Amino acid sequence: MKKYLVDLFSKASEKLPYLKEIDYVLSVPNQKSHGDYAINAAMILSKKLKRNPREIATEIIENLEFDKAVIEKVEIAGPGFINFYFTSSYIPSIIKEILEKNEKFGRSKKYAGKKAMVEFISANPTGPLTVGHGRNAVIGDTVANLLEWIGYDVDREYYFNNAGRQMRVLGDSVRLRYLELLGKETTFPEDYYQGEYIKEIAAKLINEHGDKLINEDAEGIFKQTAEKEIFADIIKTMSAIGIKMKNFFNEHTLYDDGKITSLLEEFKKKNLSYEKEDAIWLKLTELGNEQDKVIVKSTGEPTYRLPDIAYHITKFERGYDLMIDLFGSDHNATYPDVLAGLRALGYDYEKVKVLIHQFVTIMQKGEVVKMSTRKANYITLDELVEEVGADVVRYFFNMRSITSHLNFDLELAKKQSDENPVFYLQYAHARIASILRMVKEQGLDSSLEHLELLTQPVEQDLLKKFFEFPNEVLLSAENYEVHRIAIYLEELAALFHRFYTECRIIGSEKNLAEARISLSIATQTILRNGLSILGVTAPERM
RNA sequence: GCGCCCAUAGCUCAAUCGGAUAGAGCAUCAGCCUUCUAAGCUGAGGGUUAGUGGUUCGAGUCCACUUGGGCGUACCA
Repeated sequence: MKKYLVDLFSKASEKLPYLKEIDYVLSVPNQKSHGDYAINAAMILSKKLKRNPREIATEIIENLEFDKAVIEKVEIAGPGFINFYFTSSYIPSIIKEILEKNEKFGRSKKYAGKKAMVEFISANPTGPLTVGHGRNAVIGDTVANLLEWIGYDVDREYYFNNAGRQMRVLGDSVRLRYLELLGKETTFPEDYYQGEYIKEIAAKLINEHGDKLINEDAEGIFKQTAEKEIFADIIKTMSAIGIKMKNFFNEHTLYDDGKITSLLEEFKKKNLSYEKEDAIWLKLTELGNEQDKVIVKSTGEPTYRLPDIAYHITKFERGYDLMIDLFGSDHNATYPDVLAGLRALGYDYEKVKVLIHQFVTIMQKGEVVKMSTRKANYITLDELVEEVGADVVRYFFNMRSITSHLNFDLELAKKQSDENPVFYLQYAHARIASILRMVKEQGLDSSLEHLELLTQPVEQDLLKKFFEFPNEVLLSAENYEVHRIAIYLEELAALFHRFYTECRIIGSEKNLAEARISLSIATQTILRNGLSILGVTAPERM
């Protein structure tokens, strides 16, 4: 429907050039009495042309060459909206398109040939993934799915750092637990990693090596084993919620390749850095940021900024047209430095899109749980998946705008898992599957012959909803708004449940029954496609 | 202090780049299964969109200020 109108208007703009000069919006009115689609062009033009909007609207309508078999009526309403009403015989034609495209319905080729990378999770291997990482993981994977749906060739990448102070402390934490388990006298510092998993790794080392390691230092086998074990755990957790990375990028390789050194020299050569108090500073103030920042400490070790910039350069070198970085809000101060660095070196930093999602607040027994890997005060993503299942976890993190703080009451999530909206969607899908099994036994089949019989209000509402799906996918993907899909699917499922209650298939006249079967299949197809974007399963039975 | 994000029904959240009468779920109340899955459907109650001012045909949405919250503001990542 929308496409039909867009074509109509672009044709009309040949005769009315002023239509080309404005960004009008075609939208579905939230009031049924305002038609199937409305356009605000006349109101926008009114200011520009200094004419009465209703008068302009009349002129526009006179120049629209529409087919009476498609559009039933056009009217001017309110302050100057033009409302379009489609014919009830045109609307069901969407079913043919859905059945034909099947699992491809909703996909587009708008960005075909472009390469995108989504970098997400990127947690250093110092402990298990927490619920906080879960939000990042799910959103990142879904954004990647969405980009694939609009034509991008997408890579998923995990960036990590297995060097530095954090990791030294990790290794030493394991070492101390190891000694402790062997009955040695030790004191375990408060700011070391307190989690149980450290003890498990230490126990594993005792199993394999007995007490032969008591004189090893923290940086060796302790750190390496810790990293290996923790990563294995992280990958297991990711796969439990259906996430598969194409690539794990180790920060350390940037040093080995000499990329850090050459970047440092380039900054120097371009006079973008200077030395002060034995450290090297980047002239960020000259690049428009608040203050200069250290890129190499007085100890000679780079800060995270240098490798981060070098890392992004590798993304450019790998030829991505779009680079998504997904961070939690605790990183919101770091990315402007990286972007400024890239800009200074002449990279098209607008290809880098930084998404910041707000935190997940965990409520337990009515209190906020402060999450900290160091203090072992966290709920792991694994525990969450075990409690409520992967589908609920994926849906939960996908159903809300990333800018909103997420309030997660654990008790409530467990208790109400049966009432979670994800079941509402899955139930609609399973219900259709069940209907299809049933009608088959009755010897009925789907048919496109008499779609014009779908005239009930709820049938028409459902059909109109179908039209919106491709555009909804496009908008969600271009704006990185995963939650729009969830909301759309809930509305679609609600319409189907209403249809199910009001209209029967078995027992209806044959032509009508077969048209309704087609309607059901089309609904099921969109539900399945939408759920697959969100990474949620579409069950045949519940 | 400064920067980013947020404030919408009792609770958790929506609201199509500024659109027409602000919507869902949960919770509460009242109904609907001898025929395709009741994890469903129908109806009711519930709102000064935190506050004040501004911009315009039109503001939950944009701007300014105020209040209240989250995250930052490192020679940690």
